[in-house]
Amino acid sequence: MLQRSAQSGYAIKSAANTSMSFFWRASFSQIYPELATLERHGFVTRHDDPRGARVRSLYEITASGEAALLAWLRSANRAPPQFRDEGLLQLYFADALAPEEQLTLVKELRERVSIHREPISNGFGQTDQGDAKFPRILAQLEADTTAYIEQWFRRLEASLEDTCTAACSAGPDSNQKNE
Amino acid sequence: MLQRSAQSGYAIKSAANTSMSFFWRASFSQIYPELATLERHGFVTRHDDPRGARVRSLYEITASGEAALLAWLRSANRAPPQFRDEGLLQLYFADALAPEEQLTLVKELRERVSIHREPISNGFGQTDQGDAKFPRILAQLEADTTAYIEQWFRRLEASLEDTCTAACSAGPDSNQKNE
DNA sequence: GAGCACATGTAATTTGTTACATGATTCC
DNA sequence: GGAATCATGTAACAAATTACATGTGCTC
Repeated sequence: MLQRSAQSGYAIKSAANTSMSFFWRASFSQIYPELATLERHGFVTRHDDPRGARVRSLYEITASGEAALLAWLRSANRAPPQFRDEGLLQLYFADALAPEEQLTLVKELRERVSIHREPISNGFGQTDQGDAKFPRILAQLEADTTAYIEQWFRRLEASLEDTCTAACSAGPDSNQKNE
Repeated sequence: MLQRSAQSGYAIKSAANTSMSFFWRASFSQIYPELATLERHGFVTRHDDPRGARVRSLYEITASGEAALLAWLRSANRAPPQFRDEGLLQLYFADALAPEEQLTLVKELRERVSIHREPISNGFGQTDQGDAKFPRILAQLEADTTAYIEQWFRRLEASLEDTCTAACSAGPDSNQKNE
């Protein structure tokens, strides 16, 4: 993120809260120690840039930091994606619930997805919005998958409302597969 | 899981490895201590059920355990879903790469999704497969979303291959939104 | 002058992974 | 006989969250 513009730890956290939160999260207690570590390793430099009496540290990426960033971008040694969702875990065991309660759960999970579909900002200033292409692509991926899942849940809801005759137990989307 | 059938810690891990891995993961070092804790709290009972000389502990859910399970299934106090994907994080910063490298990354990420689309088993025995409806629904959700994301990446790949003229920078799916 | 956003960190705790250990059974 | 699967745990480590602490600047 420092490669795009020099920033404070607070600004990094703000960006992580908004544009990146779909696929990566970070807290202050991760960011500040990490910036200190990066500085020790020479990947970033820090200098004071107070706003009035309020202290502020601006960090900038170094040449060695840029090299490390590019090496990471090119490496295929990624950690496998992790997805963890207590709501889906509940749904997995929803056979133990009465049909009305099952429907309530599905409705709640669907609404939760809609709430997640808020206006997306890219976490950088207006000036950076134009030249960075991939943050916008990722925002689109989030919007599209979220919309898809919402529709999926809508169909599941409808199929559960039909008190489930013989054919409807395999999930709502099985009849419109793309192959 | 014990509510569906009495099981060993190992069997729970096997199920978690397959059918549930899309939205929840657990390791032996979480499962075994947790079973002990549940037993201390009276939610499950343990009895020895060796296979030959090989020791095995079978756990069964108690009435109090069933009550706790139902209370959890009905509670809306779920932890917010967490998604963490180093691949998407790389893509987010892919503006720093050359166009050919960007395309390579997108290809790798798309292929990774396909690999994930393996035949799905529900993690329970054949006998339980029939009566449990929601595990099948969740498996369908996984298959459908995975297929959707794969197609999304395919379109992104195509749009990046077109050397990106003016209009193609907002993501490949923006022209077929559902609203 | 109240409330919110900006700003920075540490400490404690919780959670999760990886490595370490061991051994029996079953199937090819 | 060898490999894969079944089976159970502990210890060490790594990662992440939550709580704790503090204070300024800006806007309504």
